Amino acid sequence: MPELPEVESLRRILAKSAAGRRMVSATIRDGRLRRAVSNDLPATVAGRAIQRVGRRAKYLLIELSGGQVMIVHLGMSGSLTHRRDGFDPGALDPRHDHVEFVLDDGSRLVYNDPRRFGLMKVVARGNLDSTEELKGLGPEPLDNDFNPGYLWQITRGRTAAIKNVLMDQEVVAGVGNIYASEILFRAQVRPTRPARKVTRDELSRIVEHTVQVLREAIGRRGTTFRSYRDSRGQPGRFAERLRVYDRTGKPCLVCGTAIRSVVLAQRSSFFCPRCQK
DNA sequence: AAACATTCCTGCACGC
DNA sequence: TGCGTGCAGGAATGTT
Repeated sequence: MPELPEVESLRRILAKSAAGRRMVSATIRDGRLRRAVSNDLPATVAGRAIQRVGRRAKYLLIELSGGQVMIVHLGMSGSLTHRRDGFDPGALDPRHDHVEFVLDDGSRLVYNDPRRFGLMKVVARGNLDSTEELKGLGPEPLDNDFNPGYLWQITRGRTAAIKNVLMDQEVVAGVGNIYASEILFRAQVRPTRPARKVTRDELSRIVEHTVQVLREAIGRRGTTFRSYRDSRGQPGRFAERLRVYDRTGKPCLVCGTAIRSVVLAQRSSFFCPRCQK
């Protein structure tokens, strides 16, 4: 899924395969994403070189020559694939190839998004941090400023379930539904616990396992739950490492107790009633 | 056919 | 009262 590990995997692949290339042209086939893709986008990016590929939270940042940055968000179901002759789009439906960029070596960068919850826009590099999508984001979970002291301070006085707080992009940027369940299982904290009641020790474990889970997921190029594909068209291999997500009724891999599910903020959440307090 | 990986917006409740 | 914040719910949409 397009949570942080998926976007980071995409960033790493594109940093190798697309950085240094020049965009020859861009075509918008269907620009009706969460917000419509600007009709100016093709003209803005045409002729510019891809200098670097960055990431902030779940946003991919394609840095272009001329001081422009193209921001790409994959929403629920988006993918960006780098295709050359012989590329097999696999499970991707060509009907949802909405935007296409042709690079100077003849390869193509194709944005595919069946549900069209994604986002694609170009901003000046100097305005990046103050742009609408990025300005309110909390610290990166893999940076040092996401630490137990910070999380302690943030959670005091908050009555919402700890899982919802962990998924709040203003608290920490990039943890989505699947990884939140996995992190809390490893930290042995129930997703339903009011954030203010989570102890210092538990918050330390949550930070520790956030880093561990995200690192491991990045190493396996993300999780494929249904249809996610990386930029080479391959599914992510973290799915086989999931310990609670989508395992309702199945035995806990630690203690054998049946995994339970509960809906929090309209998102399905999974936990072991014995291992998680 | 009910569920769903994403974010954004609204409106209510509460506290100062 | 008025303001800010926290929180829940709903919406956007197409696929399986």
